[in-house]
Amino acid sequence: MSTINDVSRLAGVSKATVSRVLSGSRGVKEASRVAVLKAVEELNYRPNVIAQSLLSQSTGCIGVICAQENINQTTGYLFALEKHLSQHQKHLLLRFANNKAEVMHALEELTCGLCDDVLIIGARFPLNLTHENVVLVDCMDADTTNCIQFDHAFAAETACNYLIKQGRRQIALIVPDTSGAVDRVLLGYKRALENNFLPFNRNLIFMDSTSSSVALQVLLNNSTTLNFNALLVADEQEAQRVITQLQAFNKSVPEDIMVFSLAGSLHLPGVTTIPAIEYSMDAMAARIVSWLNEKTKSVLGSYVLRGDLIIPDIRSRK
Amino acid sequence: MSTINDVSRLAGVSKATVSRVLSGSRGVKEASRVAVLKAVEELNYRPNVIAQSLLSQSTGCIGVICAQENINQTTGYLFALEKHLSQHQKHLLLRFANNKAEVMHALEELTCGLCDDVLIIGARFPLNLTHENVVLVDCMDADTTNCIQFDHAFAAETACNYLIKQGRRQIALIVPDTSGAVDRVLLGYKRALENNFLPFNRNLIFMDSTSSSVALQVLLNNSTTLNFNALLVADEQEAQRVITQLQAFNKSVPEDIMVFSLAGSLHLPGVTTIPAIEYSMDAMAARIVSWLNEKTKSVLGSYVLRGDLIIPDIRSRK
DNA sequence: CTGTTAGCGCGTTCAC
DNA sequence: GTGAACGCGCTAACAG
Repeated sequence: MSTINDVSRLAGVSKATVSRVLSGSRGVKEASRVAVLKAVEELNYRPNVIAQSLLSQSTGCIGVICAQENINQTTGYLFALEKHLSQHQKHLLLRFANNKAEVMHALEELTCGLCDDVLIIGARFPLNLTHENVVLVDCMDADTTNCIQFDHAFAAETACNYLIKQGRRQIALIVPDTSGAVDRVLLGYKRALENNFLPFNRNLIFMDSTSSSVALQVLLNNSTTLNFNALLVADEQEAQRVITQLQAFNKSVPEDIMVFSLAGSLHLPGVTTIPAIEYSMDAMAARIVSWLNEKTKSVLGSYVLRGDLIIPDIRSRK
Repeated sequence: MSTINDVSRLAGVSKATVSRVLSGSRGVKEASRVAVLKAVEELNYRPNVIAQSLLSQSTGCIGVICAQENINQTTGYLFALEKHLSQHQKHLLLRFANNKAEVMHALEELTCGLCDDVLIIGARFPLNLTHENVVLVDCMDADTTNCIQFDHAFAAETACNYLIKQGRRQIALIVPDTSGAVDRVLLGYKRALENNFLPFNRNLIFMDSTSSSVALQVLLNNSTTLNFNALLVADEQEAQRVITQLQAFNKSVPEDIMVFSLAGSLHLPGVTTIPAIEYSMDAMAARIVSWLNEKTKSVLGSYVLRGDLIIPDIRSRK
């Protein structure tokens, strides 16, 4: 790789002039400007970004630590983030981590000058870090600044309102405690019931960290008395799991029981599409990148992103 | 962030001594060694990797350009690659690209000193690049050096042998031309037929770039004369698509027609599991990273990775 | 054992 | 208009 010295030598000018031509480019005699550009072309010279980084004290690299369990959702995040980051001449440095220790380790390795900022995505464990230049996305620590959360209360309320409008008044709720948003979900759930003048039945709610299949089993065992006809679950993976379990119990979906996912639904061929709340990864990525570009990062605060109600198109089931 | 100067000042030694203590650490008086370490601790100093990179002319960053269409498969690659790269103190710089222009653009941005090497994954379009330090993984350009390919002939042959052993002697093949490996697939297909003394029926083969659903339609329309009872498709996404189409035609899978995917199968709840050839992402990633670590990269050559036959466990369908 | 010096490649003064 | 000089943070070579 040729350096600025090679170019300046070939063009017969100084390094400073070369630099001027390539950035700014004003206040340079046309003759030497042309000479520089010709030399650049000939040597296929491109400035070394590392040397530039050393000077500017910023690399344009954004670390992204994925602590997401749901690997499907991860891809959505990455796709949207990469798109927006590269549009702003930034680079995405990818890391996976499954627990706090791994997150901290990754953070250590990324914040030695390599990354300007770091995003932590989908951590379902507490990591009370005071680190600067770290943005938490869909993580447990909601009280922290610099974080983006999903509006789980709104999601649950919207979901219930939809289900109720569909004539489903007995809505079961299975949301494991690990999601870190059970209280918000329950809030939205209750709010929807209140607004529709429906009674709250404690027996329809499962928010322990016990397995969802056990919870569903309990529900099904008491199905004659409970008589539930809708089921709210945390995400699309959970949804597919319970659908399989329901069908094994001769319950048809959505006729007998309408399953609703509070975070995205699978759009794969051969997979039952269900109503769901979906979050715009694009909007989220745009928001994050605009944050990153603002210099006054101390005023980031927190941001709550609302999802959209997505209803499966009947016609698409040929 | 504190620099080496701060440490040297606080420890009362020179920068060089600080550097010696942190790397190598031999030939340093114990007293000053302790002083340096204490200062490092106090200032929470960590060497700036960018400055180190400028000197060593290597950043430890590996660019990964995903040109994969199948987004599901991409996650598998990334997961395995990140694991092996981080184990070798390397960083994964992620990029997505959908066509040659985008790949070249990403390549430009990554090879300005930022990345030591670049991986291009799953490009289904020709990109005859002579670039150094670029490794092609599952790409079209098979003749190039520095590339890893999947053994498609072996996959097809293994698939057919399995199907024949299952009593399926009329094996249809739908592999779009875009996969860039149709000739290899056909080779394996024919080889298996020959070895099992079965006739080759041209009418069962669809390798045009026309849509697979059209191809399947043709097959189904002639199903009385063709009487095929197995179907080989390119990947799991194709597989799910054709399964849906087959079921719409009242063909049951796998009873009437056994569908086989030549590249991975979905292991999602609620999704029909099918027999498939699967490639060990872990083995591939390990191979790539070991290549990257070898200094004599000029002898990389090409490598062909064989997949494993994965048969759905009957017991898993509760 | 340790401090000084040079230089990685670049951008930015500051004189000329 | 332009070139010499300095410094970004660090390490390697050379003196002492």
